[in-house]
Amino acid sequence: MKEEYTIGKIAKESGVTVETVRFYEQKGLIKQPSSKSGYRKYPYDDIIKIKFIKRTQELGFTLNEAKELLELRVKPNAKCGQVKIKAESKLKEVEKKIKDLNKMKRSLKKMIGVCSNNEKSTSECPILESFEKD
Amino acid sequence: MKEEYTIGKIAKESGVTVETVRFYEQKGLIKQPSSKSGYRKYPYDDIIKIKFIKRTQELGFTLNEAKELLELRVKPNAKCGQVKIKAESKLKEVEKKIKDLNKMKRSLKKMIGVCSNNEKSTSECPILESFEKD
DNA sequence: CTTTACTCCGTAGTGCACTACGGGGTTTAT
DNA sequence: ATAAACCCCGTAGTGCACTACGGAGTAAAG
Repeated sequence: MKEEYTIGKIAKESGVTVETVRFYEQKGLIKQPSSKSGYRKYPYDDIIKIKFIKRTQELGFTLNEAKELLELRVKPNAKCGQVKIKAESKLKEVEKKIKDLNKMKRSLKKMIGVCSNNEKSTSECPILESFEKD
Repeated sequence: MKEEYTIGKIAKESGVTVETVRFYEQKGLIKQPSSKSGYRKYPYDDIIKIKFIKRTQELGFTLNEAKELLELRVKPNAKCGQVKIKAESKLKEVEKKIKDLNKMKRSLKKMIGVCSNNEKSTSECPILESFEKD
């Protein structure tokens, strides 16, 4: 866990390609690192950031939303109220996703149960019930 | 809840555009409806399907994954074991997503708490802790 | 009965998030 | 010291999931 990573190292450590790192830099998701030598030098923290970005994407957030989430921690103290509002709205989104996923989970479990008894055709399997009536 | 919908009706009812419906048909997410008159006639069930697709997308699944989920219910009885395996693997994915979202939820709540006390700079807010060490 | 709205089909264009490529310079390993 | 590996930058291309457009036919409303 040293403090200087080249772009290749950071990419490898965080499980993306070099191009992806440069792409995130362009998009402002990670700030451009010092590059006195002409070569980018990344702090360890950026590995965590990139992994965080990948994770949030798997959860159905866009890159812009990932950016917003990351920005929640770097805004100056003065704007704490703003940050709180944003965090609260993201929290709501997250809670909705959890709720929906739990519904899907229940449906999948039901399907697995039905299939285990295999007394019924799978065409009666209840995946479509996941989100019904709400 | 009648049983015959034109493409315009079905689109409106399910909150997408006409083009999206045709696109889903092309991709095999909904099967092409009867169209004796030359015009597509959709059953009510397709509204549920399209809404289901939109929901799964918000949860970070692709259209192909949505398709797989939908297919879980239409495979013939004989392949029930296959369906079960697929359902179980989707269940694992869903459970992982829920776990991750719960982590993010905890982080967001922590941030909101910190901001409420506003005794600390937001730069110490713990969003990046969401997925650390695992 | 005409005008407005809807349908058909196919092709092209958009936005997002990469991914590949090419031509050059630098660093590291042998 | 020379080859392999790595970095620079910019531009172009890819795959996914739509979205727009255009021209022609059909249905519904006034």
